[in-house]
Amino acid sequence: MADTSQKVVTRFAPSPTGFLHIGGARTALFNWLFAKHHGGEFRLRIEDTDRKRSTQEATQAIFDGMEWLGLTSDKEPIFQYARRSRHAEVAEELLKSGHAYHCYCSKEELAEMRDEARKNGSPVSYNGKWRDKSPSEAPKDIKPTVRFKAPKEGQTVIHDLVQGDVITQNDHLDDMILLRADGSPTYMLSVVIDDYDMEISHVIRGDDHLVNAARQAQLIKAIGWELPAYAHIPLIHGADGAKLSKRHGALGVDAYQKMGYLPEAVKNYILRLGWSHGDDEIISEKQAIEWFDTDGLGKSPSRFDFAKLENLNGHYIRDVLSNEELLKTIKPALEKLLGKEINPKEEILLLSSLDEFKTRSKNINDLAASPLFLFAQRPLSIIPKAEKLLNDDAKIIMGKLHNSLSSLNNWTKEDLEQAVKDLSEKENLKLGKLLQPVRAALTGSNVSPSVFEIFIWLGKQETLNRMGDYSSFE
RNA sequence: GGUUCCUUCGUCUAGUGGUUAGGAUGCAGCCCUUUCACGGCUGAGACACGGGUUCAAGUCCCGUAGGAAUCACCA
Repeated sequence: MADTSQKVVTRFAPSPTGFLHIGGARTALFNWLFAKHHGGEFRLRIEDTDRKRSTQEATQAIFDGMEWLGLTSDKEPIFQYARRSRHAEVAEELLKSGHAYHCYCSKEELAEMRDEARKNGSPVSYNGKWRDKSPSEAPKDIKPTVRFKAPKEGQTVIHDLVQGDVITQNDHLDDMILLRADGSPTYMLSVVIDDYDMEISHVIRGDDHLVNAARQAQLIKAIGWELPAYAHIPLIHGADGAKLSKRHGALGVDAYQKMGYLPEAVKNYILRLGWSHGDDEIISEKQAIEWFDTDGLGKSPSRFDFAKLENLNGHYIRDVLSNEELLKTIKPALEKLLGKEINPKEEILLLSSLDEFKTRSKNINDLAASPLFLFAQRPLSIIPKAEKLLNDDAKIIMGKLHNSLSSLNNWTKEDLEQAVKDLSEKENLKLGKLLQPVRAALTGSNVSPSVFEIFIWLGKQETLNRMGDYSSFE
């Protein structure tokens, strides 16, 4: 259980070098839920200190993704690059207090050290060449980097809320660069300072940062600050168990939106990847806030499974969202397919027919397309599978049904059912045999909601017209 | 290669020394039924392996194997 006697402040700190992928979305969700659960604050920080790789588009994609998921920052987002002078200032202090030093090694020299270290199985790649040299030996024509003078003895322990105590021997960690030769701060320095200045109490992030946590802890101790609490969550892998890549599942959240997944379903799905609350599967946001804590976090990595996401999406479509909400989300797509705006009369029809369509759709793109036949112009085009249903015999029978229905005074479900039943008995035909061709004529497909519902939705005139288009009259 | 982490049905997971190892999803079958869904029921399916500790181990310890992360003047 996390210690939350202090005010809880969490953050999500992505670097704007690409879209907001599903792993990042989960990290953001966990931080957000943890803060909400403890009545604390959730903040967003854009780690854009790498000027070469950071882009405005990526920053916008992150904002958009967060908004789509409903994960809002409680304060204005922080841009790390804007705080670079503060970072440099702390590095200067470290230099003064003897916790940091100038290093004049060239990149080539460093690469050599790495190769050497790897060959010898040495745990550190930088050998500390400039660690104890006196400033008088410094070359005049080279701009130095500033390195952290890391402790050489003892060990650093991270009391991780997920992983337990993670012990790192200090002599396994080399002296990391704090300030680049151009004076810009590196990630290791920036995170530590920003987390402190933002008063972050709990750092929940991917366990790819677990090794970094030890280095950051050393730095924090050298500066003389308190450590935040850490929770390093296992990564999400692709369906084949390998690290998520663009080929399998590492899509931006916008891709999930385009595929027709609801943010509610995506959130519910990723919540259950690496976190659990007993056997609970379907968890509303309200419930998630109430239940979420670090003790429900698992230690093993998980794989992304579209089948389960799809199932959850279907659940949110048919059992959670109201028809009004559903119509609102499918409206843009539907109008685009229709090539026109939906009028109020059509809206009423959609609202009442959505109950039938929503049990048949796993994503909102399918849902948007499913009522299209209601608005189709005659004569309907028929898909091949339905075409087979409209053989000569079927057309004759449909002609008979057409005659019988056209004489109906009341266009109600009861009367329609009675009329269909009467004809099926008279002709000694199974209901399916009689109705499948009708379905084809009315919808152009072999699959649809109940034809009796469709009779009502279409109304008498349109029903008879559509049937008539594919009937033979004797 | 060094370091660190992980390992329960295909997948997500429950499980904290004594359970017929539970749920979800997916899969198969049956029922419902005018098609397809939805819904209901049934079924197959897991403690990576080897040693310990213990009366008793999925649960604790040690190995082995497999997987992952990381080792940048990236974050």
